[in-house]
Amino acid sequence: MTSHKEESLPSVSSAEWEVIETLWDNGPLAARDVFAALPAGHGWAYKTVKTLLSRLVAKGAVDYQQVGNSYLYRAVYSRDQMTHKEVKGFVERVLDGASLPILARLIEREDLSDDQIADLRRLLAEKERKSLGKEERRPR
Amino acid sequence: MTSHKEESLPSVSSAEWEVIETLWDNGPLAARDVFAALPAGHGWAYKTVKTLLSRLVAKGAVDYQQVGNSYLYRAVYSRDQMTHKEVKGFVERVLDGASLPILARLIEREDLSDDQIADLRRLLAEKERKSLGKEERRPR
DNA sequence: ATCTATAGCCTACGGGTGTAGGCGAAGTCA
DNA sequence: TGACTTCGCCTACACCCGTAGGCTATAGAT
Repeated sequence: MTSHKEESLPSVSSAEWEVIETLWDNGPLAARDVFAALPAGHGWAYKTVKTLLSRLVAKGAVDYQQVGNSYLYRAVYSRDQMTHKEVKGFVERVLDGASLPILARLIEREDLSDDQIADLRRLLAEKERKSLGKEERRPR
Repeated sequence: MTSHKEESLPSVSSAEWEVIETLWDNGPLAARDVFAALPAGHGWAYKTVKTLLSRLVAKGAVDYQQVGNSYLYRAVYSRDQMTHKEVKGFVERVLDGASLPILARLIEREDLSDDQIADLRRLLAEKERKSLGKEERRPR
């Protein structure tokens, strides 16, 4: 239950997102270690990663703590917070508020354990109970 | 049931998306009518809309038919196709690490009609049927 | 005390995007 | 048959983004 009311989380580009993911996955890291931790294969130069880190800092998505002559970079917001912001924006921008398509796609495509499936079904059942009777129609 | 196998649909920016939406919603339109049909309040100049239409044409997302001295613009791909592509890209870009929390949050917080809820439950039920017995654990 | 590898800082450059303006051709009204 | 209006085409410009390189200070190695 992360609190509601996160309004202006910084918005990060997609390369930046890859970088900040390494921080979410590995905790605070020096630039060099971020570089090392990135999934090999994207082919970025170290300098590129540095630039991305700096931009993330400039945007307030990442901060750092000086350790010796270098920085330990750390994600300011949780993955959950940032992801939710992105999802919300996406749902509004592309899906016109209709979250059904993305939900359906996620359900179809994700590996979900039986437990997880059960949890989601429980959530849906509860929601249905609470909402019986409201109709919502979007054109075409 | 949109067919699978749409690979390289053009990718449109978010302003462009708003424009092409008016074409999906209203069928082929002249630039002027696109402008008029846009939800009032975004504050674009007519020229801006023209630019966006031209860019959409350049990208192959929109084409036109000349009628008199002006064009009737028309979306080349269906909303469904384009939306699908966007959802796919988004899910890959942002949600690859942590889709479960997002699923849960979306289900809890979004408005879903009863029909939609039923659809999702159906999807989950089917998935559960297919996956019974496999255990899949993803880290954190 | 020097030298060198590395850190962070600042700069770059080409393409995309938001947001238009200018211009010449063509249709419309008087 | 002019005077406007409107079209589409081309251009602009600042900012973001992907993708780095150069410069300078400093931490370690010798």
